[in-house]
Amino acid sequence: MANIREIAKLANVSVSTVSRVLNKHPYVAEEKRLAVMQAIEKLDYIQNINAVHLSRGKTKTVGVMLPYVNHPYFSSLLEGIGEEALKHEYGLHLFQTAYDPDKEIEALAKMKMRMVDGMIILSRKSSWSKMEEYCLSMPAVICEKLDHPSVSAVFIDHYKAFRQGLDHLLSKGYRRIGYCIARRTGTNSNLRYQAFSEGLAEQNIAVTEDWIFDRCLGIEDGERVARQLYGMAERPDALLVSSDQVAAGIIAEWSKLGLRIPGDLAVLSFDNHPISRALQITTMDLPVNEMGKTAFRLFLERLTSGQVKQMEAEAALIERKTV
Amino acid sequence: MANIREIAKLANVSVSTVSRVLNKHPYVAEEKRLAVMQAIEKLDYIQNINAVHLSRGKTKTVGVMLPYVNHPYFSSLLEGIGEEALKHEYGLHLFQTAYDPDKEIEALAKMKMRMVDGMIILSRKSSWSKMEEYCLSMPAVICEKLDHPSVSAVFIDHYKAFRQGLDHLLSKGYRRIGYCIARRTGTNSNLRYQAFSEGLAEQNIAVTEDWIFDRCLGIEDGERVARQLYGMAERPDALLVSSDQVAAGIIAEWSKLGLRIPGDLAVLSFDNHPISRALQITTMDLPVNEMGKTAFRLFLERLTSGQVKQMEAEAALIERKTV
DNA sequence: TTGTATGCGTTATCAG
DNA sequence: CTGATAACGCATACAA
Repeated sequence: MANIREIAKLANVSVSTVSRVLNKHPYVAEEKRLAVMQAIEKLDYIQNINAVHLSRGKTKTVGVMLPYVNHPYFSSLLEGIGEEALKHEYGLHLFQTAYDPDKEIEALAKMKMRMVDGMIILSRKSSWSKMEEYCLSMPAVICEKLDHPSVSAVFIDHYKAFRQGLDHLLSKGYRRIGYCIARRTGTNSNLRYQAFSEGLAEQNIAVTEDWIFDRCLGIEDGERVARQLYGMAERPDALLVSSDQVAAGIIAEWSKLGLRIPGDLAVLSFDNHPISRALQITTMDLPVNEMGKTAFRLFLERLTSGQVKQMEAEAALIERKTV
Repeated sequence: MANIREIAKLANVSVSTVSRVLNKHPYVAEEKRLAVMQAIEKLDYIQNINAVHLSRGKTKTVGVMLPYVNHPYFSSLLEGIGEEALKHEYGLHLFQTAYDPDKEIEALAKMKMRMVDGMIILSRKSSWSKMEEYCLSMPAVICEKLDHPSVSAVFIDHYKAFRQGLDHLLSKGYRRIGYCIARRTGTNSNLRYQAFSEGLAEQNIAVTEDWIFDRCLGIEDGERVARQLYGMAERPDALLVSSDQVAAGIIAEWSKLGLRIPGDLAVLSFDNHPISRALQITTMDLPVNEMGKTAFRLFLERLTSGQVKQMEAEAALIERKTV
């Protein structure tokens, strides 16, 4: 494997000159540039990027920490980040954690070894206190409402969004309301519970804990919920569902059971992914791809100008046929 | 930023000793090991992974080239690769290309700079002749039926799978058959066309080019196809659809138009993603997550023992209600 | 079991 | 415009 020194020798110039043509510096004689190019060609020279990283002290790479990639919410976010990163000639290093706190910390530790120039955290399970030291060691962007003076964030206000969904159900006359969510814990989950209970309280309605379903991630979880619901003596008349996928599962299974939507059960979900339009699901639009792009831009801004920003992305109700 | 030398000085040992404890070598006195650990603690030392990469000549990272991540087929594949990579303590560097040949070549070039120890190619647009030199420069795995003596592969035999789907439609009496596919070109697309035309030829049925729809990737494309179909004077009575997502879009739109499945149109798709079960779509199961895991294992095997393997993954018909 | 010296392949500074 | 040389931070062969 030829290196810069051999190129220099063959081209009869110094290594600095070779480095200069490699990096397209100005001020190098056309004649020498050509000689270098020829030597590169002749020796099949390929730059060793690891040496560049070491020498420069940066990698032009951003690390992305996320639980799963096989989920429309995360893959849309990731797609947005990827598009923007590519545009700015940044690489993408993936850290998939499956919400395992140990893996999360391992990922953060790897990144701290200068493997990346900064990080974007899509979702997490670990407590912020355990993560903080890592997030402060480099530019960090997080996709949740985290109010920290040196961590940028782009987020949906899930209190507001959930409340908006709930209020829509209430305005349509539904009173026996439950919801489906991915996890019990986590910033966003807490916010949603709060929105839910406060919204009901204002109407003097008590929360029915049995109508709160967790571990709802994909279509199959929706199917499970529908069957659970079916077996209940006291059923809700409406459900907020934190993901279109889950809503699709509920609706599919529900109609197999011979029940009607929204007659027997109204469903309002979140994401506005294509599946919700296909199935005519009333949903809250979440601009996820755009959030991904914003996340990358925030990272870049933080890296180059040091600026920290918190940006809220707006959710919007899309009325269709399930409420 | 403390480095190994400062640690050595503070701990009163040599840099080699520090390196040894860092790498958990045997044969280092417990006493010195402790001294080193303390120094590390005291100076907040973090290893610089880029220096390690340069020195070792490898990165414990695999590069994954793919067009999109926001698509169940690719994200499942990616998820499988990620799980297996994590298990073997390998990192994952993503190269998203959007099927742009220039970006594909750029990605391959980056990888060749020793950014990764090997690559896994999920799908591509570039011709093999343009990619070959890169794929031979390091262990490479490709997810298609590519018969090359030094490139490992894991693939569905799309000729066989498509043919199996087609034969099922034929056996059920359908004769006016069309299909939906992502792209016109590419190894897999060609294989499918071949399976399609040969399968029909055996029954003395001519191919109707108007019933072949390309650029079908997501639900929205399925909706588009359904509307196109609706406006046709001569309609097919059955459709092979290369992705469950697209099938879901077709079925959703089709029923909005007041037509029946399979009465007015039979649909047989591919993937067996959760959406197909929810909508009771007859589909060919493709073990995509498992293929991802296999892809990583093949990469590792190639890296450590030099072995090249071609592995076929089997598709299987899942009969439900749309045929 | 430990230390010395050298290599890994670039970039960057500074003098010319 | 060009070249010599010192970083960058770590791993490792070899000697002790």
